[in-house]
Formats: sequence, C-alpha cells, structure tokens
Amino acid sequence: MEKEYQETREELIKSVLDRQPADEALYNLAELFKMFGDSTRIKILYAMFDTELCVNDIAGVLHLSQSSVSHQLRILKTSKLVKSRREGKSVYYSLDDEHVRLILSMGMEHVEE
Amino acid sequence: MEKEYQETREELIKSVLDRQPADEALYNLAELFKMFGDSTRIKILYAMFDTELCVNDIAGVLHLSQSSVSHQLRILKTSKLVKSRREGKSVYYSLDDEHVRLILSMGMEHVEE
DNA sequence: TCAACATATGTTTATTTGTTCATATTATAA
DNA sequence: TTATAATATGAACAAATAAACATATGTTGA
Repeated sequence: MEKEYQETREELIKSVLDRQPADEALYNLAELFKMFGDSTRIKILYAMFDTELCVNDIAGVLHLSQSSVSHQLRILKTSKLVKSRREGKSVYYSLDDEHVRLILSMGMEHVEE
Repeated sequence: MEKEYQETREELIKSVLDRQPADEALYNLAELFKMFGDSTRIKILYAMFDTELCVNDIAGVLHLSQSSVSHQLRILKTSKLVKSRREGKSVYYSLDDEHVRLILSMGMEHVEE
C-alpha cells in the first residue's frame, strides 16, 4: 500500500545518498574526464600512448599549430595527465601515469563496440 | 650523427602515426568522455550507479531542477550511457552498460589517489 | 653577444554548452 | 473529460573554452 511504498522509496533515496561520493570528489572526477573530452587533447594523448614526444613532433604529426599544442599540453600537465622533461631546446612530453593509459583504453573499448 | 638521428626520428614519427587510431574513432572517444566531463552529469550517473531512478528522485536527491535533470538525461540517453523505461507517469532511468560503471570506477580510482 | 630554433604565454574571438524559464506532452485518477 | 502530476522540450542567456595571432622566454652554437 501507499505507506509501505513511501517508506521503501525513502529508503532507496537514503541509500543513494549514502553511497553518493562527496561533491568535491565528483567535481574532481568531472574535471578529470573533461581533459579527455576534447578531440585535440585526445589526439595528443594517444600520440604519446607509448612514447614521449616533443611539442613540434606532436604538432607536425597531428597537423596542429605549435601554439595550440603547447596550450593543451599545459592544461594536461596542470591536470597531471602528462609530465615533461627538457632536453636542450626541446621539451619531451609523456603520459604521467598508467591510469591515463587505462582510462584511454577503457574508453576506446566502449567506443569500438 | 645527424643523418642517423633523422632516420630514427622519422621512424618514430611514422610508428606513432601507424599506431594512431583513426580521427573518427578519436572524435567518438572525445565525445564519450565529454559526457563524463560535467559535474551535473557525473552526479546523475553516480546516483544511478546501482539503482534505477526517476527524474524527480534524481532532482530531489541532488538538489537540481527538474528541467536540468531532464535535459541532461536526454543527452546521456542520446549517447547511450543511460536507458529508460516508463512506468505510469514516471520514467525510470538507469545505466545502460557495464562499461559506464567501469569508466566511472576507473576515473574515481585515479582521482582518489 | 647575437642569431636561430623550440617552446610558452597573453589576448581576442568564435563557438559550445549548461541553466533557467516558459510551455508542451503524456499519463492517471476522479 | 478535466485536473493534476511527471516529464520533455524550445528559446534565451551567460559562462566556459579552444583556436589563432602576436609576442615573450629560454637554449644552443657561432
């Protein structure tokens, strides 16, 4: 009856709230995925999937402007998705973390279905 | 020497290009991640992590407007991340795919470090 | 120190996108 | 069939953001 349904519903709502991660965690999670949510950045990340590359190489390979690549790399670095090291005039970028590869692969799997 | 380095470099570039997925696949991948790249949508998805919910419940639990939730659910449904079934006046939404849970979990793991 | 090369960064602009408000659609019960 | 509840949708607006352009910074070799 009505009363029982109400209680069950409230319990459901309560359990959802209990399981729901803190807003801050979810905000950070969204920020993380946002990094992968742009074609240019995805291309850059994939190009570095198993090798480090310098800015000019990335721009050349992907037919992007140096400025655009540099801007995006900065964003990716701020988000700790890539790291860099300087060698002479060049700066070599690479994926910062095995998780980045995992997330990329997992997403690609889903898309390829 | 210069020549050898050049060849190695060119080979590297070539191998990167060989491994790089098609632009269309990368575009689709970016579109997928874009869905997870918004706080509101992430909250909605997480709320449905292990239960179906109707629009009003989601709006109530997450303190969002009915309109906003409905708009976002439509976007999520178009992207095949959620599915829905109607029961009387209510429409129940749930995650469409085990991959969605996996991607959420993988991302959360990375964030929680 | 100066020229060149590689990268970084500031600014502007155009586009995308999430929210709100108003209204339409759909379904149920009286 | 009419009132009400639940959801969907269209339009306007504001905020976020990616790209382009110009310029600055840093590095090396002559």
